[in-house]
Amino acid sequence: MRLMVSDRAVTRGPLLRKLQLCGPLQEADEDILAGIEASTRAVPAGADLIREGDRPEGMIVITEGFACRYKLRENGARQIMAYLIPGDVCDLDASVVNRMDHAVGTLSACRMARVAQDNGRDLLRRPALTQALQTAALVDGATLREWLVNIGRRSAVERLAHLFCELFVRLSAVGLTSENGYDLPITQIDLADTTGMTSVHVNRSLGELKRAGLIERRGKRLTLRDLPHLMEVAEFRADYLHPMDLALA
Amino acid sequence: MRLMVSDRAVTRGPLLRKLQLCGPLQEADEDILAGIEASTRAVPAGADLIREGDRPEGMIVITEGFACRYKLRENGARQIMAYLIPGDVCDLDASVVNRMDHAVGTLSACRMARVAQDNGRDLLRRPALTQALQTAALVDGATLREWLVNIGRRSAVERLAHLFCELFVRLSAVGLTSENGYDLPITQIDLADTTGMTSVHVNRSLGELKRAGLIERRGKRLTLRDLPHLMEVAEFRADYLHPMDLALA
DNA sequence: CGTGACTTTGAGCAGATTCAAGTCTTGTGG
DNA sequence: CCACAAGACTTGAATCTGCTCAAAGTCACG
Repeated sequence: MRLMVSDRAVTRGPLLRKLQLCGPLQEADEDILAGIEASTRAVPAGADLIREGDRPEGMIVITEGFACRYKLRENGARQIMAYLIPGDVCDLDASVVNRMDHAVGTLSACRMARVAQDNGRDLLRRPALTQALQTAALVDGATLREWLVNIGRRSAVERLAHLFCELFVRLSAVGLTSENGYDLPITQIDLADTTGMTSVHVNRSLGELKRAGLIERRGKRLTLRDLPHLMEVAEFRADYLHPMDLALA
Repeated sequence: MRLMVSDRAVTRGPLLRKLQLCGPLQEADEDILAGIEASTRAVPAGADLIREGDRPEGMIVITEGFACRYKLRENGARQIMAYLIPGDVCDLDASVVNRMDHAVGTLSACRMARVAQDNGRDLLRRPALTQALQTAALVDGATLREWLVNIGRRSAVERLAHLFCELFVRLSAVGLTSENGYDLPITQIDLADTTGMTSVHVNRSLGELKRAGLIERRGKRLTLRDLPHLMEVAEFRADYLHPMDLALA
């Protein structure tokens, strides 16, 4: 029995980990989630999962890699509006939405599971799951608001610092950080389209953070050399990311 | 009978008007909404309705004036994250949220109704109302995403143009526009905190729009002198604001 | 080991900010 | 109904942050 629990813990995927933080689940709920994560498919980097104007079908769960919500302007400029990282659920609203006002695409190679419309409805028939998903959506909304502040009222360096802090917290929640760092499998162009800057300026600002001894990047690995100081620079307060703090249990 | 219907139409307030656009309501639903709007109280400009960190109680409906969601940085910089205009409902999530991650305050003198927690739950017991409120929340989310694009990827002039187009559509929906214009009872400082700029730069950019013959402002009244051209400048597509388009009926 | 995508760096420029002063509005009390 | 005060708007000049354009360097992958 002990072993089984331990076994469960070891193999639990990001979706399960994340939703457990969003509310208390029953064992049956957890089995459902584990089932969803069991069958994933690979998607290459730079692929669109949903295009603007589509009618979404069912719900998508990311289990590996980075995806994003984004919009394009006519001149080709892109604004990324959210990162979808392992454990994140996309388009829970599928059942209500007629037409996507934005696209969803991968930033790196990903693994994902699709939950068909009907199975999705089954999920929503389980109160604890519904509650957890709703809480997760609440956190997504709070994150979007924080991004608006980030772009609207912070300097280039501060924006990057804030983003890196946010990702550290989010990735920690699903066990994807180690030793003050994590894999950030995206380009400086992606960072630019996230923070409303140019890739050139992202490059210089990253240089500043590096020279200040706050971060280090080798390959895809990002190390936060001085997290407390980085958080101070970014004026980062993690409250908005904590489901149990934000939402009632 | 005809007269009654007409009477109903004449006196219907912004809340009712807005939610009717968000989904088909029964007569009983409409009576409930009309009841909510019947007793409002006045709030002066610059007052906080909800403070960051508060546990929200019930739900707020704006019936007159402009309010907003906002956050402050430690240095005093403010970022406005949403406008609440007549008919808008604030903190529908009240029943789930433990702690507000942002504040809500008035930009102009307002009239508003508060719906207590319990009465709010009564609302949610009516499926058509729940559905309409959910659709309204969906539009709010889409609007927030559009604002991120606005600040992240549009120039100063484009940002203002886009905001003015958005407000024209939203105010039209509740009958608050006339002759290509509307009352915009907020300061250039508020516009700056909305668009991520300085009030000085807002002033100069407004001048540009005025010189281009696109807008005119006298007192609180804003006139859109050439809406088609303004929409073109802003690359404005109203899709994201149309509930019936965005959400399934 | 070559090719394409990404990163890095430089130089010049443009958009936006800051600071500051002056003007206009608006609301209030006398 | 006027005068005043406070806040909001306008404008100029100097500065700075971030952008554009361009070229060279690096890395990963076939």
